[in-house]
Amino acid sequence: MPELPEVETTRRGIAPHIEGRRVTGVVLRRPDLRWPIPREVAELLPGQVVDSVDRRAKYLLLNTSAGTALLHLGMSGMLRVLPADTPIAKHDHVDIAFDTGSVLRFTDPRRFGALLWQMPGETHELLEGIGPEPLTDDFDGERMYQLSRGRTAPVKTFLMDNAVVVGVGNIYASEALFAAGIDPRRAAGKVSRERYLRLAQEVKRILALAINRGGTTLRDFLAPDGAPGYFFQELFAYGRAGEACKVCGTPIRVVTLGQRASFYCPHCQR
DNA sequence: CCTGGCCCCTGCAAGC
DNA sequence: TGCTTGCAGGGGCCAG
Repeated sequence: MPELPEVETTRRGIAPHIEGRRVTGVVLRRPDLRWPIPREVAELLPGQVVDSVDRRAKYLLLNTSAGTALLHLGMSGMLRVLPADTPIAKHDHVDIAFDTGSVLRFTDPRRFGALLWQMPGETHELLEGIGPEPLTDDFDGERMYQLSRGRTAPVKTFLMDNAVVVGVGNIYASEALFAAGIDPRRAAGKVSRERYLRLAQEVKRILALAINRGGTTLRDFLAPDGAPGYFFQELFAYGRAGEACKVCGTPIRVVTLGQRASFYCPHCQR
């Protein structure tokens, strides 16, 4: 489900309800999601005030003085702030209750999501060594160009590599390459500096625009307030196989790259 | 080091 | 209608 814009939309949705609020209890309805849920979540989080809700890559970080809860939504995860007495539904795996009478409820049918813990001053090993945030100046086309030299993997796979830049998933990789006019199958090492400069610009523009639209709802993504993401209407490539390119009318094609469906216009992208 | 493939899991839609 | 198959927004891990 969620790429960076959807995770950021989720962050903005939950933050006003839980920042500055005290956790009164944690309910784990199963001991694991993708990984076992560390004991610190149940032992240290209750009683803490959530000082801030941050995002790093596709992780949400609930910061407290005792440590940070890391939440990842995987493919199908969803977070909502609900009244504490809201009935439990299937796949409602975790509740974090607050002194406001609300609970932050984590729902995730496929359980590719995660709930982890990071002690104060530490960086979780999964966050070590990952690339820059795409919407900061640490990410630019020059970086992509330098890292890509000699690489034979498709440029789309390269763009989705978390060591290169974080947060760009399957939808926005296709969209950014469309906007930059680059064929997703092209070897990363054979894309020019000039084209990487353009690609980085488009990544930034598209992610910012998608956040502005509340993300992309393909089937089930809803923001914590229940709103769908409206960027779906602005997709040029993703999910449009066989449909006419919105720019030139050529049918959009789909090809599998890195075990992921990749959509492109054979006329606009070279 | 880099690359491609596999796997985790459930739900849904399409095809027979 | 019901069964089977394939696919889905992520990403860690492994062998080559």
